[in-house]
Amino acid sequence: MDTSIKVKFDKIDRKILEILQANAKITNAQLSKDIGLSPAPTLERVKKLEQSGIIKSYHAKLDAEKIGLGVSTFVLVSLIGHNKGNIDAFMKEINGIPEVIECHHITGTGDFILKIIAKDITAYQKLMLEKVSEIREVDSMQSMVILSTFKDSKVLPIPE
Amino acid sequence: MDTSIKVKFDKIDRKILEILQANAKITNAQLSKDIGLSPAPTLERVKKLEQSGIIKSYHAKLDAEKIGLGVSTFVLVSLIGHNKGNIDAFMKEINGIPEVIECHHITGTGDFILKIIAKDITAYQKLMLEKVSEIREVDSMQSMVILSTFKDSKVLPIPE
DNA sequence: GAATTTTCAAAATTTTATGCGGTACAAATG
DNA sequence: CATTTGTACCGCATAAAATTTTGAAAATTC
Repeated sequence: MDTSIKVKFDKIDRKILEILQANAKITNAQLSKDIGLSPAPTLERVKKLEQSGIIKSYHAKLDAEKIGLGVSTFVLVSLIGHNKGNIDAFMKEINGIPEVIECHHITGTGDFILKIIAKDITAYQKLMLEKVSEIREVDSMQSMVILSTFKDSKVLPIPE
Repeated sequence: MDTSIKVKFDKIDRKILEILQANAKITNAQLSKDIGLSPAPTLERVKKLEQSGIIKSYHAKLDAEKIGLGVSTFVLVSLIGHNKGNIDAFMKEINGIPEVIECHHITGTGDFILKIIAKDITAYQKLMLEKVSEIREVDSMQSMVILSTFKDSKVLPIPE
């Protein structure tokens, strides 16, 4: 299974991708002006980028504070075993917890790093005690509370 | 300065936010059906959510592999000093590196955690040696390479 | 309980997306 | 070297969607 299917795209496509990453709500007319094409071929290119899977989806970014989410953390998690069964079981549990918004398998001392978001410290503690540490496969955890976020870019640096 | 400006929103607004986080490209007509209102008040609510800053922006999510970005990492960074001047200088440098897509100030042993994305290990190494570790304020760094990502949700769990 | 404000729906208008020839250019072929 | 073939583009026509307007209903306030 090749998960790194490279799809060809040129300079114009790259520009489209940069613009849509930064602002998905731009109209096709404006986008076409920005890249120097007429609307028809512009739209065609966007559709192709969507169909090829280069563009996976479109999302609204919310202000976490304003919707009452005051606590964000990274959590390093070690599992009791590293076999596939354990990892699958862990993943399944994690997928059921909406407060865990990211879960990555990583190298190094910990096995996984999670990004978690909660209302406040109380809610976070409750979540950790009652949900995360209850997962059978979890051995140890180490929390890093985010004090402030200086950069949270939704724009990936597209290589040449 | 109050960074946690709470803005009122009801159950319908919450539903709108959930839908737009998962799929920003939904038409207003479809959104209005999903939430059980007619198009006009639906659009009005969305505009209000945008103006109040609850919805900050809209972004296209790309497939990192397909655009040739094969290596993602988290990096724990310790600074040589923790005074404001140092932190500001560090932030300024970080903002100029597009491969650093996230930068958070955190509690714990490290001072900062970065999320970095690069073409491959070679490009990553070059980036770290020539850009990140060259920043004067950086003391030590610890990289955690992402082997695979199991969850990367763009939907925040909105509290009651 | 009357007045005010807010929320909503329906219809009209404006804006935007989309599909359709037709053309120019480039690479491949005879 | 001419011809073919294919691709990418443009401009226009049409369809779809967003947005505004108007006025009614519901909730809130006094």
